[in-house]
Amino acid sequence: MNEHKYHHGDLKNALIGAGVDILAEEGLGGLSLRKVAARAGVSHAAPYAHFADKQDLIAAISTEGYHRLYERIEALVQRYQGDPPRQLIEVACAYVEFARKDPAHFRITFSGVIETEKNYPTFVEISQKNLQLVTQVVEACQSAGILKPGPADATAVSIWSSVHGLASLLIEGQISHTLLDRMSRRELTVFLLNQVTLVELRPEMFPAKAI
Amino acid sequence: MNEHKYHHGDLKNALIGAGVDILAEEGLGGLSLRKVAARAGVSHAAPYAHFADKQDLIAAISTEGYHRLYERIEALVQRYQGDPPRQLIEVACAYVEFARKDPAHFRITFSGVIETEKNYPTFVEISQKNLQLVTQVVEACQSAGILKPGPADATAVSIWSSVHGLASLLIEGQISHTLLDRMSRRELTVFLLNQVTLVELRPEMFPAKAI
DNA sequence: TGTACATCAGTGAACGCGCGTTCACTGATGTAC
DNA sequence: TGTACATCAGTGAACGCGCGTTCACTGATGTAC
Repeated sequence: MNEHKYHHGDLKNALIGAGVDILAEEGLGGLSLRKVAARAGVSHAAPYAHFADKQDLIAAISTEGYHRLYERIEALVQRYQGDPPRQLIEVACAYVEFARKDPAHFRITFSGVIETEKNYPTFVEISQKNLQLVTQVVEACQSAGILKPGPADATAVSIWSSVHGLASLLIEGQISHTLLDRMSRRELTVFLLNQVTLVELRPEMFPAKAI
Repeated sequence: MNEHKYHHGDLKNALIGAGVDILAEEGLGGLSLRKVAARAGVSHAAPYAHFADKQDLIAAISTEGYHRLYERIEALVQRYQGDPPRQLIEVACAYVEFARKDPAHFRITFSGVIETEKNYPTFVEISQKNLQLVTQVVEACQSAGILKPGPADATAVSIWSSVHGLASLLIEGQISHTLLDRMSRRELTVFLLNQVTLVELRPEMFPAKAI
């Protein structure tokens, strides 16, 4: 509706969205401030009214990635409240699916492009919230006896590492096709968790519509 | 000795080495054909006598990364022949250490910059050799009863994912300092494996000189 | 309700830069005779 | 052993490009009176 207005109204978020789109279409290499501005329908100097520099925009895009991930994961944790193994599996699958659907966004979110020099408090905040959520699921799994007892933070990092590694190797094309032809991503994810935990498999964990 | 010769003698490998050095010092963003040529002491057009284009050089650098990793891992597998849990732990620690020592080289090796379009047979070859080695260790661990029975290829991918994920999260600065202050990288790696497997910890797995 | 003015988001020209790649060339090497 | 010549690795000038960032500006908005 406000297509041709001089003042955009919500350019900051539009720029972040444009950045996400470009990442999806062209990958990390295609992400430039000028392209982001063009896609948001704005001159190439306009972003400087909202972001200090390119790194600032990238930080916002990364933070947005973490937010999207958090929302999906949080919903699943709610949905399977009281069923810790199911929570674990669904969260892991959502993580892998997020990476698959938008590999470049996933990569930039976890690329540590951030961290260096400047502080991005909103990024740190959402990353901590994510880890807290995983830790919460891990603790529930420990109580349910499907994860070895032990410090929850280190256990959460272990589980996170395993799933993060699988997601990464999948999107980087490092998993052999002979294996991928035999097992779906969901099956691989569950297999991994089954290796890591003492999860007992139940049929409802494998919906007819495999991912 | 052949510093100022017109013909370099082994420029191809010198360029790969220069690329590795630049990655170590400046990271992925600093890697350009012109800088690589300059560091090898050669004009910026010289690389084209040895590489078709930039991507070709990057593929060679990635392949070199995989080779270095393979050499270290292979030596450890030899050294701890007959002691599968130790093999597993040392290989995992070497993997994590490789990532820590040269994060940019590790990243580019597993970044899937390759794969797209062109075929790089030597890269595929070394990556398969690596996976075979891991699979071999995994099978030994299964026979020794410290890994659940199951298809060796999927199990190898699970273990690889776990360790790869830990290495990635560590170099991207995603692991909280409160955890890192409490546990060394080796302890974290062993903790992860202990979560994933049924490894029993033995004191010699923690050398005095912690990594 | 109408006008003056401060604020600020967005414009468009301009900057300097490093990049990948090409091209005609030249210097060194090794081989045939 | 000496010379002619083909081969090929490396040179340096040149190309066009997209980039991040700056700057003086302008158009729209909202507020004070």
